[in-house]
Amino acid sequence: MDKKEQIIEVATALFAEKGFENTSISEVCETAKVSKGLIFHHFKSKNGLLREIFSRTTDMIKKNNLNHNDGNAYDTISLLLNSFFDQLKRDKTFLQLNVSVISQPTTREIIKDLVKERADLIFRSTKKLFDEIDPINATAKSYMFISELDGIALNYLSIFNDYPLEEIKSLLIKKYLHQ
Amino acid sequence: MDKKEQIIEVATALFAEKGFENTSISEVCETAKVSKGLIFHHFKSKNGLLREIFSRTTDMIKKNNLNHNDGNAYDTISLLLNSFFDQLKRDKTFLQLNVSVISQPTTREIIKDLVKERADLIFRSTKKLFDEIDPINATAKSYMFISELDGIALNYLSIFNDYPLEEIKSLLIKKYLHQ
Amino acid sequence: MDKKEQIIEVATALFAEKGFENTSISEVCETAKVSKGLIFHHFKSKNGLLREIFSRTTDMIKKNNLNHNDGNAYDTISLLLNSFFDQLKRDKTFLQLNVSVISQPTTREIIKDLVKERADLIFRSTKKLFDEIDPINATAKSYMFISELDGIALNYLSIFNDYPLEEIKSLLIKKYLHQ
Amino acid sequence: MDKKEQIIEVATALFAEKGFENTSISEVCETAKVSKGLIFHHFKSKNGLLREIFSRTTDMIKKNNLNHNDGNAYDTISLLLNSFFDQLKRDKTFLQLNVSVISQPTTREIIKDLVKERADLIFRSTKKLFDEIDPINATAKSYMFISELDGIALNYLSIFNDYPLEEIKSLLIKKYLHQ
DNA sequence: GATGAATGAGTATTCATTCAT
DNA sequence: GATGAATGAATACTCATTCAT
Repeated sequence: MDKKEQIIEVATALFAEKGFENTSISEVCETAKVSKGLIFHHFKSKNGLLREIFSRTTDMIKKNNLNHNDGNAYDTISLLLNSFFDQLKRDKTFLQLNVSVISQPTTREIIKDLVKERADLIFRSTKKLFDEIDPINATAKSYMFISELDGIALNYLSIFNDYPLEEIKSLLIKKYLHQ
Repeated sequence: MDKKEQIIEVATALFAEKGFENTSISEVCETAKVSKGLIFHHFKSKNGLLREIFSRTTDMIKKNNLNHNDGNAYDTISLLLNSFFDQLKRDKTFLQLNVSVISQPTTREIIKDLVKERADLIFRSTKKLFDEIDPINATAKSYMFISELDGIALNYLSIFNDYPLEEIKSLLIKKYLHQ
Repeated sequence: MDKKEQIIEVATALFAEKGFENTSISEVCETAKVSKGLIFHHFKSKNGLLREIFSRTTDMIKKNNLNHNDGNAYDTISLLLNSFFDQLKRDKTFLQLNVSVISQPTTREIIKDLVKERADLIFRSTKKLFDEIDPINATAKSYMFISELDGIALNYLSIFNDYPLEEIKSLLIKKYLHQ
Repeated sequence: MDKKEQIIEVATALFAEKGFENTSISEVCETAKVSKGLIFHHFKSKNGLLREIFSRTTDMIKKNNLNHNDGNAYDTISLLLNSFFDQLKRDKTFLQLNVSVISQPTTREIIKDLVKERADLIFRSTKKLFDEIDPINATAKSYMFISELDGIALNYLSIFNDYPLEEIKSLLIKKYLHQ
């Protein structure tokens, strides 16, 4: 019954489904069954709501994907790849929201600093893994690894209807785990 | 002096810079110095204008990137990689337009069929190359190759401010040309 | 000071005077001294506003014309004819609005169901009167009675400049009350 | 292949179906397969086109309904009633166009003079009939007769879905021919 | 915290009309 | 007679935001 959480939940779903720019505050209100005023009371502006959602997603990424500190690098990469491909199949629209918000100039501007924060976070924890495996070229390899995952997500979610996710996963596992 | 071309040129620039949804027809008119009516006379709707622009970009891709039929597969990949990284540095906002239009649900819906057409085109010509090199797993490898390029573009254009493009290029060249 | 009522009042007057299709929302706003948004906040669309107005008119007809349950049929018809001809002289433009809205295909479509509801209402209460007088052919006679009144309204309001309303009224009284 | 006639034919059908205000010149052009310029070449304006159509309808009424000069008054009324009810069933949308154009303030203004001309014409030829039958009250009776027919048309075309046209016709025949 | 009436600038789109060819 | 590119004013409608309650 926490109305603030309810707003965030509904807004996330709607932004994901229809895009940020094409979801009106009115629609969020009707779906979440709250008044217009309340949204501005809690988030100050529509942009504020987006920022809150984006921040929370970063928090979730932290919790889910970057906490595998215990095992060695190979085990961690293995876990990471598995959770990545799992989420890809599970949270399609939600991930699409992240891509679209980041790639569109206007929305990107709104969350600029949050994007940088998240990107740094992801880069650093990836770099740690590759440093452990082989310090030579670890920076470029880390960027390459992140790019590969993002590219896979983009192609799977927005471009191809028959993207062979399983085969791609095998390819990646072979590449990073069976050298 | 062809006003239709002028509209397309201006609209492409504005859509790229500010995003499709955040560019108003009025703005296109003022910049292109034509009347509002003329846009609808030529393109029927704002969506129609986007479709025309997207189509033309596909045509350009055809002409520029997929015409290297003469040499062997390795030469072609080499040319392709070079032209890809060149364009990435040159046409930043323009490529960003393509990513954002494809990844946002609303705009994606408008050009759904054109995305599929372009994706098929790119996949087929990539697959031809990989088939020539090694028919085993050529399909998955093709998808992987395309995903890598798209991921690089996405990371370079929208996520990292200090993306090491040259090192990534070297990595790719090593991977695909010096096996 | 109730702005919603104010909008309805102004819109009714303007629609009557210039026709629904030729009255712009802007004009209604300026005249009623409210913002554009408020009309859509209250009525959802220009069509919604028309429907509200049409509905209210039906309510008014109910109250004014169909409440003569007490006397016998002849008394009721007498009252009804008197109030009909009175209103015809008093509310010219307002009645014209009703005729024009009903007879034009586009506006008619908007209020289709409300027209049927009103027509049924008027028919049933007319039929009750004619049934009381003489059940033979009461249905056809009721339709004829209604048609006569509507035809008189149409001719008086929109066709003839010198329509002899008083003589017509005498003719009707003679026909229906002095048989 | 006379393009002017083709325009008139198409415009009449479209105006009847969708109303004058809701039919755009563009639509007339596309349907009639002529250019925009040609309509303005022939009719000077959209209003001019409406006037031409209205005029021609008056001409048609003259030819069809008012030429029964030969028989006596009763025969003429009989013919007139028959042709009226026939047309009512045949040319529904076309007659609706006439009612809607006359009853809506804006369109009425455009053809004001033509409406008067037609109304006078119809009144005079009706009056001639009633004068022949009984000069007392012939004026009011003529207006009443015209009002009855118009009211029947209005109710049949725009108000009731189950208007009993045949019974109404019988009622009228009994009233005017079997006194 | 919570409501919803009210605003006003902004949006895509329509449309009668003109005019050079 | 005939075309269709071009105009610009007008239209219904949207929407983030404010504010009194």
